[in-house]
Amino acid sequence: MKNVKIPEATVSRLSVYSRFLEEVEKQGVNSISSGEIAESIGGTPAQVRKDLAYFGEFGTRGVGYNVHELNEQIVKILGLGKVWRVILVGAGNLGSALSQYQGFKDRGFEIMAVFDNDIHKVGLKLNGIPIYPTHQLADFIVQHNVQIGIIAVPAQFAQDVADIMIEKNISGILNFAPIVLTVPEEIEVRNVDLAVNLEVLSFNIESRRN
Amino acid sequence: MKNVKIPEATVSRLSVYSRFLEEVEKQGVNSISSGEIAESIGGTPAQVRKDLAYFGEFGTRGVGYNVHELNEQIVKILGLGKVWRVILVGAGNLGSALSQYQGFKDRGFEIMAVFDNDIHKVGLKLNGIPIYPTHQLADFIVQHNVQIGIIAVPAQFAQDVADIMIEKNISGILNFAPIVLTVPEEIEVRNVDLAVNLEVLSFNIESRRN
DNA sequence: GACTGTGAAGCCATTCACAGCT
DNA sequence: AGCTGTGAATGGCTTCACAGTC
Repeated sequence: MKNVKIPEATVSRLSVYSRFLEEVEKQGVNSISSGEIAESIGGTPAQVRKDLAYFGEFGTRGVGYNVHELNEQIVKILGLGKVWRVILVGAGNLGSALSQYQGFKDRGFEIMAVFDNDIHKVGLKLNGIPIYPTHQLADFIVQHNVQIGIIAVPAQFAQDVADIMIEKNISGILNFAPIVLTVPEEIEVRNVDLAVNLEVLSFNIESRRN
Repeated sequence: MKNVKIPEATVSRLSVYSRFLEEVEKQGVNSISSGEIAESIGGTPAQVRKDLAYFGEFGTRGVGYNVHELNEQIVKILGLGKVWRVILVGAGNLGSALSQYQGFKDRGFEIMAVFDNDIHKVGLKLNGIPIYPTHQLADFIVQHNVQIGIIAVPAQFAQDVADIMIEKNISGILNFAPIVLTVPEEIEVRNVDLAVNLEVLSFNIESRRN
């Protein structure tokens, strides 16, 4: 692995490549070219090759890439060769949707517990995952050595939840609350902002009508 | 409005600025500087000014920006000064979460109907929004002049749903299915890929341990 | 003095074009 | 001949630095 900074866009695309490779592997395809990958995921062959070249030489000149081996490499690059210990805070509709999202489990993200303050939900299970009261969040993170926390609570509570995760030294946070979290540099945060996405869509549609 | 291409990152940030401005306006703040905005949303003052400068001169030198007026301008830029007619396909957990997401309604995105093939759901309401069978999707788009479609169905059905929307000339699609949709150029698409987000987080956490 | 607006510089990501391998 | 790997060129976004205005 070379020691240069990897563009974030490259990392996102690797994730897409990997999912695509798993699909074609199921279909029995053994070998694939950068052009074929590019066509399927909506990119250019040069970009596919550049993305992969950041991490090594995985292909064979004149031939292409071995589907299985390439995916294995990407999975390793993305840090997916193991189970990530994840917790989810917020058992509302969004939390419920996330808890049963097969795409997480398939890729090694195990949601171990859900936390919520609603006394009617505590003690129940959400898609087989136990729901605990939020005041047990801090202890749970420590005891189970949780690495990733997903925040799916209303905006006004999101920073409080994040603060608990920060205090207990979680490695990363996936935040669905429409708010900018204040988090120390050593903790990785990614925001999924649903409203922003619709608003960008709105802008793009409007600006089409030149 | 100047006739240069606007960076997508700028548009995303405008959406964030707008939400922030609404919040501080509620708190009775009248005037704000680029530095204050930057600090709250995690950016730099120069970037805030540059973003706004693409669209005009909204501030007063030596003073700053009027909170209310600036937000009004941003709302107009983003195309939010009206109601967008939206439909949602997929009444599972994710669809359910999206249908009750207050952030959409607050910003002028009205989900008029939900579509699903599950015969047990059809006829019911999801957070007050009626659920129709998917075979009525095409007609509904035409009759109600729907502008935006949200796809929240499993990956294997997503392209079929998109094809109906495309055929009926929808303006934009917000896609939650983890698949790259094939869509003609004139239709705006934005993808929200939950698995990709977690995988980028995974990569970033791993690459911290230099 | 404070803060905006903006050309210029710097930085980062994508695309090009071709050498190198099979 | 076909396709990868990669330095060089291009294009785009962000940061800098300062003139302009209140």
